Amino acid sequence: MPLVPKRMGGYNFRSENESEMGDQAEKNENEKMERIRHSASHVMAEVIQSLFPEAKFGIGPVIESGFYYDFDLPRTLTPEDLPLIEARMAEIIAQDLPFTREEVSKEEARSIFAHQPYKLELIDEIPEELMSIYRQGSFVDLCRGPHVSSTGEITAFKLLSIAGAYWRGDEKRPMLQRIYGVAFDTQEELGRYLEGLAEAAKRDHRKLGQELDLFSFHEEAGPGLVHWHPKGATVRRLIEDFWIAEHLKRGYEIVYSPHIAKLDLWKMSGHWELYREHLYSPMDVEGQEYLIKPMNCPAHILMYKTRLRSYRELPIRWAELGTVYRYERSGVLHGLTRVRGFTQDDAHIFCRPDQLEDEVVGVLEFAIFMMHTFGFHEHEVLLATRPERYAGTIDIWEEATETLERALKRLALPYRVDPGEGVFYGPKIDIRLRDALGRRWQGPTTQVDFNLPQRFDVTYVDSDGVAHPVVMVHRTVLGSMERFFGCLIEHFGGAFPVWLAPVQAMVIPISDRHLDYAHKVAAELQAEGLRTQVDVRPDRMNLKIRQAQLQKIPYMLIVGDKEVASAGVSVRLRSGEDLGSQTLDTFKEMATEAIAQKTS
RNA sequence: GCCCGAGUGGCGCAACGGUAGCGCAGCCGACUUGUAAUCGGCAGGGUAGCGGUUCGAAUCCGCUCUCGGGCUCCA
Repeated sequence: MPLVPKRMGGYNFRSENESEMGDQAEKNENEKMERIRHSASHVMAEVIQSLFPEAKFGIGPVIESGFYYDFDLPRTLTPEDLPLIEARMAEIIAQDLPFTREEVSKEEARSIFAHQPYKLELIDEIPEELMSIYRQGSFVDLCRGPHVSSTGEITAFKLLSIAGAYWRGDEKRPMLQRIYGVAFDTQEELGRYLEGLAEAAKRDHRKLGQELDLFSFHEEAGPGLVHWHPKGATVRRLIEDFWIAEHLKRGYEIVYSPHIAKLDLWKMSGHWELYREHLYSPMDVEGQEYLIKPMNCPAHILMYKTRLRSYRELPIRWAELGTVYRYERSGVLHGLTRVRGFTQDDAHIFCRPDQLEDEVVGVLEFAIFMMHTFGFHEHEVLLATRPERYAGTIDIWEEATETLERALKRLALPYRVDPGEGVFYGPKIDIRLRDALGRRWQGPTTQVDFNLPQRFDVTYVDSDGVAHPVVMVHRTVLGSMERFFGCLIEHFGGAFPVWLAPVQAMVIPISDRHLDYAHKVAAELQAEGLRTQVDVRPDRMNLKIRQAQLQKIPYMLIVGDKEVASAGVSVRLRSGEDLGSQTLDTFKEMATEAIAQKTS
């Protein structure tokens, strides 16, 4: 279940006035920005045309915060080209050239773009006979518009990066060179956006993972395989303990399943056929082919089928922190958010059709509870409906989709329909989070499955004594431990709330003669379950504070002569706030309260 | 997988055809300090790997691996 930040340029840092704007004002503002961005893209294309008269043009649309344009060029661009292109764009903007719109027939368009194969392809796909073109300066482009009235209205822009991109996103077609840029109404907004990028870079979980000693990857072990260091593992264990406890509260049972299974099982499930590109090659075990598991569901189904199941025992909710391995193409791996081995916080619910709605409601409530607990307070909900390729009948799809909608309505959850975005085996509800920087991540998902129950003949005996197909729901409330951890690191910028902090308190003795007392304090706190360490190095207090601060340890407990005398600690928070000396009991109370409340 | 860029001591960087340097961390020593870096010393790599060009290669070329930004895909 995806939990990936939107692409570059997709970072959507909230502008200060965003929440105060009315809907209409916001809409106008968005339209204006789109015009500016789209126009900037045309100006960039004009520069490219002047630099490379033989350039072939792809498309140059608006994206979140900016724009891009795809070009087929005689040579590859380098990052050094960007400032030059920017400078030329600035010249065109300074000339304040008007954008003019014309309507032309298909035939005229074909002759205007006679040497532009990509444009010709687009023209051929436009159903209408008339289409619009826009000109500015020496540049003309096939374009629906709208644009700003003249180039001078493009006030603040910056080119960010160059990337390869297949024509129409199809890897069988030529790869074009794409330039990404951002544009805003004012320099201030552009500045704020760039600051946002810098802030995001500081919070990058890959960087923090190294600085905070949380996890690593190894060339020797292979890409996309996470090694959890003690501190990262501590956070993970705390999340998992909490996860298990909350599942038990909600009537789930915890199961475990093996990491490999015979190839035949994966043929039976359909994964071998439909999911092949993500599977690792079979391994030979005494002449039998085995596969390392990409999913947990078949195992849960086998366990379900060990005996007849009565309608009375449904719903059955089986949860597993199941580690799976999926082949991902080397180019798509990304830190913790896209890996080749990961642990899903998986669960499968087997229920009767009449129970589906309640189960979905339960899952959604659970998912939202988890998100809130981990500090994510904004989310959007998407209902993904039947795709082109699907299992089952249209009737079951409609019924299930309606059930999902009823569940959403019962919870009064605002949602959007995402047409055709369901999985082939059933409709689903995805929840997207917004993190501390306003970036959207894909979070929990709930999927109805018509395929597996049928393939494995998963049934229950109803009150009529007859076997009926069970309804199966796959769901996660976090996604995967790896991806969720990555998201969490970025959300908190590494400063985990106290209950999750790998080290909760660092005792800092001012001089060596305070060491004994420091150890006594630490022992007492450890006895209370607080993860406490003593910085015993013969270094200055200031250095120890600095390092504890950089490690984002919630509490720094400075102990010197005063504290020894008063049996207390001087508490400094990672915010920089100095709470001064207090008794150890007072501190313990404060810390246990923060842990219980799961606050920072 | 594809396009572009990059791999230099544990980490962050410099040297960019002419004996690989700096800071942090580490080790040793001195200092024993009141809320974000005490001082001094020592040690540590032959430049991701393999092959080539050259009198000479971190520097140029080729292949491989890994990482970054994208395309595509996804938990």
